[in-house]
Amino acid sequence: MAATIRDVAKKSGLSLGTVSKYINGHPVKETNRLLIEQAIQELQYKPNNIAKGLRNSQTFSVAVLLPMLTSNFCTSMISSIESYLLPKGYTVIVCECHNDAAMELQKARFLLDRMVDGIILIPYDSTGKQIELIQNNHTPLIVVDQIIKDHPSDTIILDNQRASYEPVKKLISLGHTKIAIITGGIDHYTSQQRLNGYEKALRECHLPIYKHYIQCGNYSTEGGYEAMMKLAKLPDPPTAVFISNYDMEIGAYIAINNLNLKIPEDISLIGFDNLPLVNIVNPPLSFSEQPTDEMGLTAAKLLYRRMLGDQSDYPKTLIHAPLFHYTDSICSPLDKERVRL
Amino acid sequence: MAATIRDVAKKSGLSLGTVSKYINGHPVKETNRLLIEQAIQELQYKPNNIAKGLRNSQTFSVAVLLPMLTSNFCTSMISSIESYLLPKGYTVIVCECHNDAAMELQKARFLLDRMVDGIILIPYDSTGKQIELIQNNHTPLIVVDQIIKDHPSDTIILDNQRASYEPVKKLISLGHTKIAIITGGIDHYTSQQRLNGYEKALRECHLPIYKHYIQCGNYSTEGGYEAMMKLAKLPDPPTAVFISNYDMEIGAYIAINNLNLKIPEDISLIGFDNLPLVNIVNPPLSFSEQPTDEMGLTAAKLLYRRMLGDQSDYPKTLIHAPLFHYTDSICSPLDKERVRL
DNA sequence: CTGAAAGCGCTAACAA
DNA sequence: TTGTTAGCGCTTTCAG
Repeated sequence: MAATIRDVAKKSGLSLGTVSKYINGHPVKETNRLLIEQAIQELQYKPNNIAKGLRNSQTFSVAVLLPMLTSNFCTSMISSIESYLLPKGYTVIVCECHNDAAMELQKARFLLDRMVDGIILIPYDSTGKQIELIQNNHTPLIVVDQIIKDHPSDTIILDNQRASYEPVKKLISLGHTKIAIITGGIDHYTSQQRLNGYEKALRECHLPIYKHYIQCGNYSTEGGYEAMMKLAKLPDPPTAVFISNYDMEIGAYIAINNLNLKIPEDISLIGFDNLPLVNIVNPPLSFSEQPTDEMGLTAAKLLYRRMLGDQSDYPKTLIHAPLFHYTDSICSPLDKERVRL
Repeated sequence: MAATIRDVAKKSGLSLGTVSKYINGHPVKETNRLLIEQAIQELQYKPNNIAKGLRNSQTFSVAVLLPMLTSNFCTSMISSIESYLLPKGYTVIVCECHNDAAMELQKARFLLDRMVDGIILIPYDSTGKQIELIQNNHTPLIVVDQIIKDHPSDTIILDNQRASYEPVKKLISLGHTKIAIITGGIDHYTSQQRLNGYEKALRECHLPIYKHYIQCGNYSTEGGYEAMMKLAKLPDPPTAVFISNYDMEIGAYIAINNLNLKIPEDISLIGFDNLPLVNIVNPPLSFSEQPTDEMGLTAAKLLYRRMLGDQSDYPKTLIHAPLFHYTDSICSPLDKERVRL
């Protein structure tokens, strides 16, 4: 079938070893180099990765272990990792744990048995059992999206706190005092951080933090809808809302429409992530942007370095800055009074 | 490091070959079986897939080659394929061609060089070059979502024509005569089929087919928004619209809201796919449902059979039936007149 | 710089 | 049934 290194050796009149050396970048006499290159050309020789892997115990594959493929963050992550690593000869395996800690651990084990060369983990379980398992196996690991307590590792995250702190500050600077937040699950790392940023901003400005202005939308569209409904029906509804992810933002937007509220006159809105909805609606929505592609790329690059054996600065934590886009979806709450007069 | 089959042989006092046979399901004397099982247990032996692969030239990996990870159809596909194939020991590789035919071909070549055991293809290029390449290499292949002309292969598709035909019939039966459709790209297989179904339904009922009632939204949220805007601003706007995918449906829904039109009084709406939006809005939206999970599972099962060497009924085409959900997002156009009187 | 040879972990053909 | 042995395609000593 396919030509082997042996065929190349035969055709070029050299030995197996010499050809192998050439292929692996070791110096070879100029004339021989040409001979080998010609043979490879003629035979259409392609090195067999399986055999190579058996010798070097590597598989030229990396895995992305993640909670759910339905999340935009996860797919965007995979996409940039694949773009970077495939040209380097790596295959990207996707492994979904379906928001189940036991399955996450089991799949981590599976991947280690399959001897993947590296793992990029978007953790579900925050106790860090998966991390221990992988680290005990000495497989290069990059953790993305969360910091897992007591489990140091190379980590890529967003500055989640700033991602909400800045927008809330912005709302306050416009004169808002009744600012609500729609958060993800209370036990979720990013959700917590984004809530922290919200509270920090209010506290800094000596504004009270009201329980009823903090609604959990579980990072889902349905949850965002329900949360917005509750906020709007409060006796003293907020004049501005920050929403901690895109899915909830869609839900909240639909809720606002159904209630016939106007953005920004009735309610100022700042959401999360730069996805289709925010730009097509009128007015376009303000949002904090998580540079997911860049984060994926950073993760892939760091993993690549680790797989090559470069352990410098381990464990390294890279914190990406959010970007902010402010549009006519926010305005001073006074505007409304003016309109009414 | 990890125990090898050799260690198991030593520990159980048997030969390499015997242990190998046991592992591969060949008969072994009962007492020896116990010996081997115990040794495996004690040594925590796990077969090395790389070595196995080198012998059998297989990699225990399958690839999903697809246009874009941002499509819900694609991720849902991957998800069900992974669920079925991972427990069987296969790893699922994802490979994105970014809507680029040349890249699709190049990545197909990469996957073949990496000797994946099978490929599930959601085609981008409809000329079928990728298919030829893969078939010439004798790698098991399942094509999903499209039928590529002159390139017979195992194929899993939705009955796309029926997915639009039935809803349009339904609208006609309610009394609508001004029915529009928002389609994907004109050269796209599923888009074309769904358009066919629309036209067939109208034709059967002797209703005219108007060019201006057929708007292309390119399967994107933005496109759906624009298309709906155009339809609404027509001198004689449609009383009902069928939308051929979910992303465009979100866009169209936002457009309808921005125009202050009411569903279903001003416009009856039937969309596509069972995703969050359709159920949270008020009224919930009617839609054709593509059973993506089931299609993914069917694809994975068929691929598995092919990889095991079962070639029965090749090439097999499996056509999945759409499901229909009708809600209060549609009503008779007469209702509107009544309201106005 | 080159060639010969050993061996990565496993399977399969063959002989016993 | 079981054990022996020859490789799958490649890398890497080690002599030359």
